[in-house]
Amino acid sequence: MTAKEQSILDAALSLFVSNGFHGTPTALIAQKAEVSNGTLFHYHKSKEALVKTLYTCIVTEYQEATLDGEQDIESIKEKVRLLWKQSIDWAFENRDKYHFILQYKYSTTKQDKKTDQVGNLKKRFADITEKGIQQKLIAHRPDDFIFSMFEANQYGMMSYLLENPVKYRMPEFMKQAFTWFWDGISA
Amino acid sequence: MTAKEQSILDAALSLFVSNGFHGTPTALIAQKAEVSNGTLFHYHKSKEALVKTLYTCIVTEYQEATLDGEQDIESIKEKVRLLWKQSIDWAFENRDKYHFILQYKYSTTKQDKKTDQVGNLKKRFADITEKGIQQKLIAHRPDDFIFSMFEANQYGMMSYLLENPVKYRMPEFMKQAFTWFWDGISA
DNA sequence: ATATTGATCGACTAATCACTCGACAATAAT
DNA sequence: ATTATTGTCGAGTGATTAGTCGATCAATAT
Repeated sequence: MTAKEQSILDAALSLFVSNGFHGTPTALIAQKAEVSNGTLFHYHKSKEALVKTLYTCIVTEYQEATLDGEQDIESIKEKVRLLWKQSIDWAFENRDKYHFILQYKYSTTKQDKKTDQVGNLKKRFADITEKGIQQKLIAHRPDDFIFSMFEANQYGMMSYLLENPVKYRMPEFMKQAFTWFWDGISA
Repeated sequence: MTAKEQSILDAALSLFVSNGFHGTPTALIAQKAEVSNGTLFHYHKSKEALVKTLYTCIVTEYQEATLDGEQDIESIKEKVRLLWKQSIDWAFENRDKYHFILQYKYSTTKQDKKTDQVGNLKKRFADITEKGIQQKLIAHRPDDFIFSMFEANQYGMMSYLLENPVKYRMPEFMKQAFTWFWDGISA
């Protein structure tokens, strides 16, 4: 990806988060990215395509950050702890991107088959969950229910942490928060 | 509220949920509401104002539905159960409205001091939580953290139930889901 | 009866915006 | 050296749209 290409995505993210998709003219994105109007459309065939590309990039980054290093861990509980921690860390350190994901999720662009980009994380999580259930560590529940609760927990944690950022730096608080989550899904 | 006024709000909700705020021209709202363009602006001084009014109406309805009858119950646990159930029931039965709330929450209309309409429910919930903590029923945690977890749980439940609507009609599943939530916040 | 008020209409406008296009530059391929 | 390809520009355009305006109409008050 060229520097200009990246610069367009950066500008778009920042403007989308503060003004919304439709509140952000492509001309403004180009301007902020220090690129001409035409260049923007050289890289993205439409505004819609730009939004989608941005979403895909961000979700991919999120999933990689969340899954990073999971393979190196044996214990199911520690795997879950890692995913839980990393998903919150990423969202906390990349608020704009996290905000954008939610914004996109609940936006509705005409007849858009929101490609379920979350598939990868969901799949790996399901594997872990299943193994956990076999080992009688995790309660016997549908994979996707547990995954919903995982996402919900991140959602709630973020909503709280953004109001009380200081708590993020309190290991005891964070540790306890995970314990709650784990107790919730464990057998 | 006159019939036309209501009709405008209904049309707006339906169109917003399927096309987004900015994807919905005011002219289309007026058309669907079977009202002239001028009439729409007679009732709402701007599109922005219309969106805000709609949001306020919906959040108020949500809170009233969720809080309904809470005063008549003594037990803290049963109060929480009622709120938990009613908040999910309402969201499940009013998907468009629930979707709109999230859509609005993560939309960003320029320099908009998102008036924290949730205040009422949050306040009553905090009262209950506090009493629960005193009675050693609920774990000793900040009010707003528990409330975040309450909202997060609803978020997760909805995300799961919308994919698996049949589960909503299984009392055992729903009962267990509440138990999970309660175990999570109880002492 | 008359006046006042508010509801309703829909054509109109001024502005905005997504996207195009043709030109030019830089780089790569032959 | 010549051609092809790709990147870059920004002025221009056609379509869209939020919001206005002046005109009726209905209802109520005086």
